[in-house]
Amino acid sequence: MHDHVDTLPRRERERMARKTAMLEAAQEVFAEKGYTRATLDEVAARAEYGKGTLYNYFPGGKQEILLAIVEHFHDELCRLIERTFSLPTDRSFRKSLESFLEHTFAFFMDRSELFLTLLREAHRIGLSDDPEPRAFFTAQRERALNALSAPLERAAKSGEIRPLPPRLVAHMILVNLNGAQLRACIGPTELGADFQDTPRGMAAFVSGLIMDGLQGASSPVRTLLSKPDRDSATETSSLSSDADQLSSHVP
Amino acid sequence: MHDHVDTLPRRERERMARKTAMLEAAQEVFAEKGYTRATLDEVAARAEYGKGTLYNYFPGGKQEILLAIVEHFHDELCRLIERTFSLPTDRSFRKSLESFLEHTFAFFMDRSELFLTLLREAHRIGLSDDPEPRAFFTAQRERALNALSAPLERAAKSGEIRPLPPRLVAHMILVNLNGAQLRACIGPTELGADFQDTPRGMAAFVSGLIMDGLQGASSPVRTLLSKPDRDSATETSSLSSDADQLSSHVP
DNA sequence: TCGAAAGATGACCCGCCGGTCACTTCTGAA
DNA sequence: TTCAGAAGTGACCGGCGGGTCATCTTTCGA
Repeated sequence: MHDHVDTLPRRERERMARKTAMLEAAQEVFAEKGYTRATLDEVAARAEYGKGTLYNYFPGGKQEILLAIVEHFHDELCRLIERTFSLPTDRSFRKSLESFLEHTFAFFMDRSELFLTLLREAHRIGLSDDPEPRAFFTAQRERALNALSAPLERAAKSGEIRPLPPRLVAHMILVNLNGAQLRACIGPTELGADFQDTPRGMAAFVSGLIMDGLQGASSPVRTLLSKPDRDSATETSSLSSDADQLSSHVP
Repeated sequence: MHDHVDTLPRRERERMARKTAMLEAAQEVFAEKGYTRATLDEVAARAEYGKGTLYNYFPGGKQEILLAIVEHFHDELCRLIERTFSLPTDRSFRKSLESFLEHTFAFFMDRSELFLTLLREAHRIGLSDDPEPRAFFTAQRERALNALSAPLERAAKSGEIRPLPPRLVAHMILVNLNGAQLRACIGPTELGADFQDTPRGMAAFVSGLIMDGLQGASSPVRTLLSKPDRDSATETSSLSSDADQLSSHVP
């Protein structure tokens, strides 16, 4: 699915580059206008191509463009999961989870407009009757679910968490993640300054909730900015290198 | 907002009855076709009125009809919250929560098609730029949030749960609720027979997750169908009386 | 009995944008 | 230099369903 680019017949490479440019343009427009209100004319204009040209690259039209972006986002999500959890397994599951949440928050938050658009469309299309695009969304969800299930099973086996159905738990974790992101995007109005408007704070809160629940027998509420936490800090810098993921491979 | 019907000038009563009939027709059509694919012609036909007549009762057109349905659903949700949590407070918060989840699951599950439609539109409109309908959705969320916050604060005060920001916690609870419902509507394919396809099982799982987290220090995984649980059973029958809420007041 | 207001109706209008395709321009191998 | 086919283009089309309104019907008080 994501062959790394170099060492391809030049024609192909240029083709990829153009697709990438179009996708970036589309991301911008979708982020600004949302999916339905974004017009292909504007996407084409922003990418500096004619509308017709889009159809050379995305015969499926507007929807195919959307799906390509969605797939790309899930690529990132899966990479994030794998990187965070597959590292030297000496780190506790709890720590890994918190680190994962933090990076994911950070990643999505500075693309929050696009995130909201994709979330909208994930519901619109992912729950529609049209079987093909719906299947696509299901498959993407599936990927993320699988990626998360693996470390969950390991953690269950090692006794770090209770032995619950891993895919189900994975689903609930993603749900909590989305819920918190959503809240960060639209919620802040309601409630004064809550501590979790920083990725760090959010990750602490959500991972605490997921691991300990409301009753929270084991660990006390984590005071924000407890020890600088070398572990997660290292992690941050090593991951944040691939900021502009879409174009990163185009010199 | 919801004056109880009787004792109104007859004209008004008839007007209400017609509105109700139209809303019921709309619910059916929306559930079958989804919002966008449902046409006002069909709604009108099903309600046995002409399309123009709809506009006498809902000048805001299609969207106003949708919003009315959404408001109605939130009425139900809030009633459910209040009933479940405001009862003799001797019941533990945990028990109340579980009972609430169970009833809510049951309520939404046998309207699952409509539920999915509303969820879709809640995202489409609730996250759109159009300020008015968006504000409406926010206000509805707000109502539910407030209703849930009250018992949360009480529980925190009594030490049953950790003292976390109640509105934030309320938000996360609703998110978990929705996530589980969503899973029940679309998820069952992925995973064989999971225990939580019954409201009881779902409620047990989700409330366990919310209260104890993954680590689950205090209470063990609840085995399904542990003691018949007179408490929650009673609750069920007392609540399930108002099944067809929309038309219940029309003789 | 009558007529004015309230209620009901459905044919018609209309704006919009995704998708098409006939045509032009570009590229590079022979 | 030539030319075949790849790439690019944007004017135009189509259809769809939400919303309107001129007209008809019903209701009801006087």
